[in-house]
Amino acid sequence: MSRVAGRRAGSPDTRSEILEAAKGVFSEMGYDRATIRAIAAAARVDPALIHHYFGSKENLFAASIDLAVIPTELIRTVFAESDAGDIGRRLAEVFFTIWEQPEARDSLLGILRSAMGGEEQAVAAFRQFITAAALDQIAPLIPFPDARLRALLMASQLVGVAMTRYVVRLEPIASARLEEIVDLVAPRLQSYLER
Amino acid sequence: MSRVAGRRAGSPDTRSEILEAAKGVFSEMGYDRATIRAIAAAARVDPALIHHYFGSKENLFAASIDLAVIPTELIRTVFAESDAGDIGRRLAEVFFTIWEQPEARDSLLGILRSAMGGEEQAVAAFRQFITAAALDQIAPLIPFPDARLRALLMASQLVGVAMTRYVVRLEPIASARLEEIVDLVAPRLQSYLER
DNA sequence: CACATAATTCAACACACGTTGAATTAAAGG
DNA sequence: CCTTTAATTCAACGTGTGTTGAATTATGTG
Repeated sequence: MSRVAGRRAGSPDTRSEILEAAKGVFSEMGYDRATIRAIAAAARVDPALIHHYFGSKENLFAASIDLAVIPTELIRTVFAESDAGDIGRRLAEVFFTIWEQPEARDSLLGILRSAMGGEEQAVAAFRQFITAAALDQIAPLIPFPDARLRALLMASQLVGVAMTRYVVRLEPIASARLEEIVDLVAPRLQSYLER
Repeated sequence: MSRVAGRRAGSPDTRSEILEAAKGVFSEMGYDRATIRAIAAAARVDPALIHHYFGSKENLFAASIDLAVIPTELIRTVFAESDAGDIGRRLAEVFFTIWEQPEARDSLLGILRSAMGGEEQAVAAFRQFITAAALDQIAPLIPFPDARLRALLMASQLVGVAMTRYVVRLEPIASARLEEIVDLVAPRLQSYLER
């Protein structure tokens, strides 16, 4: 609003700016509370332009989160270069390293927040992320008949920390140094693999 | 709707029926997606009656979740009658026992779902619950300088399991027998207290 | 039994939302 | 330089939302 109608001068990548604004707003507010109008305002663009590029709010959300599904590959390489006694630590390091990157954090926060709210795509993305990471990668390494359950409990510990640290921002866990958290969590993850 | 206007015959406790319906709908949909009209329909009542009793959606939500803040007392008694080596197990048992009770589960699900969505009261309730349980009750029992951080990581593990089991319903964790989960989680909680 | 009061529904308002189609301006292509 | 095409805004629609005030019926009280 408040800019003259018609095409803008130069060749700005407005589509990308909208996407970035969307990731920010979705991560802060979750799918339901995030409005197209708020995203448009953040991108300093008319709401109608968002529909011109993305067609619908659902589509925009899908585009905002699909970058976050990359880590599967990352996790695989991590396991390739780790010896068995070190997996708990490596896993924690990789998980939190991803979360500390601002761009990835926005996508992941958006997924977490919206999945809890019941947004279909977010639930699907969450399931897929956990399945690909925990069940496909970790469970095969666990020498117990309840391997899948153990792998999910490991994932639950990590997701739980992400919730308290990044979503609800509970102190002192929100401001703790990352290494401190990794040092404490890693042995518990590792123990799921061993006893 | 579709019932004749005016006061109903007999003396039904409609206020309570509305509250129960509200807890159900809030727990399934979260604060944002739960509409006054849906709650009214579930209670077979006109939407206006909800405002007559509760004044606003915010108030109704507050009334729907404040029953869940009782467990603080429960946790305290549990610790009183446990010896130090058993706290991890007792804690896990109490936590999941509460969650398995349908009435409590509705309130807790509503809080969890809505807190992730950013609903103020839900975030506050979540904070208060964790603070009262983890920080006030558990942290004093931990003989390490980072006691508060450790207590929150214990809570994070439990919350993480609640999310995967009750909110996202991820298999095989959603259908696992409770004892199986407790058997696996308890030792990891306990280890936060000891090493 | 009359009257106040509480419970309940009805109809409607104001608002915010996602979405749409037309109008306007700039860039691209020949 | 002229025409097509893409980018952008404007104004509006339809829908669902929380909320409100008046109307209607039963209960309770003197």
